[in-house]
Amino acid sequence: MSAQITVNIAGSERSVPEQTTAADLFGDDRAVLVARVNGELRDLAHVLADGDNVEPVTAAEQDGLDVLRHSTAHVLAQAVQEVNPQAKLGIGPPIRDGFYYDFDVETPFNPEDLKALEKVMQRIINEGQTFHRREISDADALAELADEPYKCELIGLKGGAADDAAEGAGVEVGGAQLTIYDNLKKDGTRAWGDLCRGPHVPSTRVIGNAFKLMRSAAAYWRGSEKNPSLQRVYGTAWPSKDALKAYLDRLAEAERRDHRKLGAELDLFSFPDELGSGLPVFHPKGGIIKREMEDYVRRRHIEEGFEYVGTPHISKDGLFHTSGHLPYYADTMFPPMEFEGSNYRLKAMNCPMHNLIYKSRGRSYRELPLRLFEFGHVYRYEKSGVIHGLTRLRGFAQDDSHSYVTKEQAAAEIKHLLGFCLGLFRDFGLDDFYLELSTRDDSKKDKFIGSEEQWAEATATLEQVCVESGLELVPDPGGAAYYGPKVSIQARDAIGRTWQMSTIQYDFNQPERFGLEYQAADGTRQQPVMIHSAKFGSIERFLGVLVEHYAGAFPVWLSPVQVVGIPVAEDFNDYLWDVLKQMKEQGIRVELDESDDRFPKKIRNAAKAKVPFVLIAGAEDQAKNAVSFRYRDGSQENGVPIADAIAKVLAAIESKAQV
RNA sequence: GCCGCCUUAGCUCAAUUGGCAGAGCAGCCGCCUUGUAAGCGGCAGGUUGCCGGUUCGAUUCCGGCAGGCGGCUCCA
Repeated sequence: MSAQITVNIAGSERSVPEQTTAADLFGDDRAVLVARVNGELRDLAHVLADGDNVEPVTAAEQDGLDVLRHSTAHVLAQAVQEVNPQAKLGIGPPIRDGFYYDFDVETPFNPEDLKALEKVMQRIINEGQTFHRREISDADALAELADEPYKCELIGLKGGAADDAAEGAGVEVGGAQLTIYDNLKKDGTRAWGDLCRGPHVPSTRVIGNAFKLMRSAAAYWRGSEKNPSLQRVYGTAWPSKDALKAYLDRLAEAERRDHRKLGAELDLFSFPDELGSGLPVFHPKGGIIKREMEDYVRRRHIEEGFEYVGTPHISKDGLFHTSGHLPYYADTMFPPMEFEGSNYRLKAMNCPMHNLIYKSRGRSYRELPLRLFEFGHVYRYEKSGVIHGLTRLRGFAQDDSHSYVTKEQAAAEIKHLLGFCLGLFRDFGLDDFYLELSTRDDSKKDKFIGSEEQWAEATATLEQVCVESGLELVPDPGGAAYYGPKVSIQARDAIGRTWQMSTIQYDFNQPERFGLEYQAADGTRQQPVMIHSAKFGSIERFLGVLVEHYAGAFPVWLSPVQVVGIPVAEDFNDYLWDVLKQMKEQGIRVELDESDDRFPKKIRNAAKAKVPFVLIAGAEDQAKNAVSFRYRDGSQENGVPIADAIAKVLAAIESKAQV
């Protein structure tokens, strides 16, 4: 008697009784967490309608994984309120690799609290509580959630504003219809509930034991420092215990590569307290890497038509008023030093000074593109909490260039710069990129200077070049500098993390503010456009990225020590030194381990220092006028004739090879 | 800048309820040493980040500052 409806299941039509739910179709497969009905994610309990297109969704795809993590966040919130009924709920969305949930609690969570909460969560999960969707009117929701001030605030914002409210707020209050998800125990009683758009997994049981609370930290409510600070608990959840373990292993690998740790172990650089936060010193070994990078990058710039210039570290502040930086970036410049009736500022950017070089005499169209380049040391007053190793400093060197071009030349110059940057990264062993195009935010016009037309033209020029590059392009609305749009190159490292490297910016503002001009072929005076570009962004930062990318085991050309000689016994010191001396004469960086340590200890020391070539000599080698190599992976190459050994090392340096 | 946690020898870490601060590695000295990640012995190393408070007594408890870590906000 029951009427039938037709639904389309994962591409094939099927007739099913009315009131059939997605769970009826897929419920037997426990891997199915939710359903996608006509393109929208729905609970498995969702009742299907005639003509619906239904697909099963598992944690194998991102949508399913997000739902799993979102549901785990709910279990966390339930556990928190079970332990502390006074805790007020913020939001709890899935994020990359996990989830978080924000709480307003009297006392912040400590690591023991997290352990205890994990236990409560595991109990809830093992109980197999089920998630039930309940539609509710705004008024009823406000009454039911009277004790949850943050949820009430979200209800007030529901609709278009909610997504702007905070990352993830849309997860709580999505569309027009509010819903509450109740967690029901086996006996049908309500254990807990939360305002939530859903969908959720059918039962807490599917979370299993593949979750972990990672850390707690403060976060501003709705992402604004004007709002109260909530306590955020970060967690992670995966489809299986093995996947969780793989994730934790990845984190451990990232920690192992941490440039701050390796920088100290390999004696590359340090951050002396006496200097102040965010101000590094490079030790001799780090200095070698830094200089190799600089030498190479300087040479490449010159080959690409740039001219190397030099400018001072401080200037009277009028310059930065002319450039427009001071009104916009005074907060991130160090305070002025007053003397001789002027205020001097440490420079936070090099472009104004390059503009002065441009202006130092009349310029002809024949000189354009005019490309000025330097390693410009800039100082920025970064807030104390954001300083981070070599990646966020208060003083650093930019490999900064400014190309002065005619408007017509702009596109070609940007293309030239983009190709140049990508080539440089490849030379340093990074070859996986995408682009990000940062544009003006039209709703915040006071953050930007220049006319609509200028912005439109600049943005179109950049975008055209990006698209032509064929690289993946990610939009970043509102991310532009005040003076113009920019494209940045993001590089993926050896373990898949991305780092922002180069920026290329189209600037029509500063030429105007500085009154830059050139004389055109027809005798008229015209205004050039300037293209800012930093290839590595900052030398220090790029060095930090390389340390992590290579886990401290640099390619030979960048290695501080390229060959370390280890004699099998003291008697072979002279023989080995004779070989090393020949290498040294060819510019190879060599060391001889003449210490009193025994042979195996010397091997160990060289391995810990991650030296690419360990050169060994004993009686067998000497008898054959040869040497032996030991590589970083422990492999060996014995009895190599001396001339071959030298050629081998030279070839590895020349080809920028990793060994 | 905001929130939380942390700071003991050059490094990694100990120190029972507040009662004389200890180990490994590194360093220095000596002995030993012919084949691929730690040979043996000895010596030295500290105003427990800094300043103040409580106490008979503070590495330990409290406050301030500095630096670090994790987030938030920010990132020309």
